[in-house]
Amino acid sequence: MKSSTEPERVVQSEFFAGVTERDKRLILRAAKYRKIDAKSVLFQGGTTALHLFLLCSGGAKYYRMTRQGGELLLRWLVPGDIFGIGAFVKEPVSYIGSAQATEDCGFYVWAHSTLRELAGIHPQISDNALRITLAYLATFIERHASSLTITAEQRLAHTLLQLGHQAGRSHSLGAEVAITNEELGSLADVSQFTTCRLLSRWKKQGAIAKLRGRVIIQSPEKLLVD
Amino acid sequence: MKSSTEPERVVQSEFFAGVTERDKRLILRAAKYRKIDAKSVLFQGGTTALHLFLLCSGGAKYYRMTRQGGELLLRWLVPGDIFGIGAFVKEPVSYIGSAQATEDCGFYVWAHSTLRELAGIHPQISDNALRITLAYLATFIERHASSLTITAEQRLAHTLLQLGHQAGRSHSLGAEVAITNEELGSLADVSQFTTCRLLSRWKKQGAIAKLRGRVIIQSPEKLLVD
DNA sequence: CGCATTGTTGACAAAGTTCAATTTGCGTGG
DNA sequence: CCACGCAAATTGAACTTTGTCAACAATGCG
Repeated sequence: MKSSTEPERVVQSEFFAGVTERDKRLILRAAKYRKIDAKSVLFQGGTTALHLFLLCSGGAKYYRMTRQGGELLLRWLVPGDIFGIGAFVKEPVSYIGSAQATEDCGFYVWAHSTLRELAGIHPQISDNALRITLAYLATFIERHASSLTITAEQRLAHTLLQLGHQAGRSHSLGAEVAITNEELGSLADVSQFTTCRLLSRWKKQGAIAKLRGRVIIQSPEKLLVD
Repeated sequence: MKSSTEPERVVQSEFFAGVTERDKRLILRAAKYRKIDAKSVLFQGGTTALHLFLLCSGGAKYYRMTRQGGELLLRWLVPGDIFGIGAFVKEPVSYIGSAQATEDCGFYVWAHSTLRELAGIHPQISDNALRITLAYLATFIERHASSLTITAEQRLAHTLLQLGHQAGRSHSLGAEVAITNEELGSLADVSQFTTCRLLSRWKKQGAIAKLRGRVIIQSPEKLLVD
């Protein structure tokens, strides 16, 4: 398990791929640094994307409301992730989803106009934005395909393992992920009830440990069923 | 129903949004024009994206193979659509899916290196590529959400109506879409059997007419159930 | 300590999928 | 031009994985 620190994840962000250290500093200096509390909403889906965000510390969820009032999680944001990519284009489009902090967060923000200037000077970041968006698209297509072809159990296991990699904090017993059953289930497209049942079984088998609002992955190999 | 001709759809492509007529011509001149027969495969998903395509005439499908050997349709490509957007980034990534002509096609192709030069000269097309990719992402997220929240019938109706708009050819009885039940079902995430049953019902109700390999939408309003 | 949030469990329902068997339509080649 | 053969469409019946609902328990924050 590669356990990089949060500041490391920021400078190693895909957003800065191929950018010199000097330019990174210039780009970051053009941003504003902000802190928000857990549960704060950064923006609502459907509103105009006027800002690009780079998460530095903490965690957030990217989600959409369903017609029935539930929330469908689109992505579990971790330090180094950018979101609000719609702010990159000349005529801003809408945010696709809403973003809400799941923990206290620190992040950089660029306003649309600032970003356009930067993109003119450092075309590489435009390139990176497109590459990241394509990766988001590929991830989502994979997720959709999974929901049609594999079982709830396989999906949940994959999702949990991936979260362990991305968002896992090192812990004496394994990788700890701060997420509720319901959120985890939503990310895997599994109901909270099925999620609960599967987690219980894995706990009984010693693969994971459960605390309220967090999962500790003890034996990842026990989750691989493929 | 806006029934634009195929050449119109090409020059009005989102890919050229905000580009002067003069520059459009320069960009198109840098491409090669190619023709292929129905059923030809343009590229396979997973291979390196070395070319960007702009469909001019005919039709194609963008799809992924599932582990079980079926094909999951990702998008029904129509004249004016670009695909192979991975060829836009500096270090090319993989095609997310495969593309296959469903009819005889004409299209423009740009090689990666050519495209990079053009993007340097006309930054607007990079911007357009990002905007289009974001739109693809939004569409896909919407589709995924639909598959979790609305019924097969509603999904199929939406998909069919949208296809009528995008890919509908004017016909004495209504808009004609050249697609099989199985393909239509795959686009809506509905099995071919359910698709067949729903289409039969709609036919009985006079909403559509069916021919082998094509659907004619006679009364779109009869499909709106919301 | 109290209360909201999160988690747990069982019984039940149902929308679609799957499978198998046919039928129909259409291009093609003799 | 007709007959052949494949691809597409049809239909019925049985099945099954998950989701839904309701009621309750436990956790931990303030």
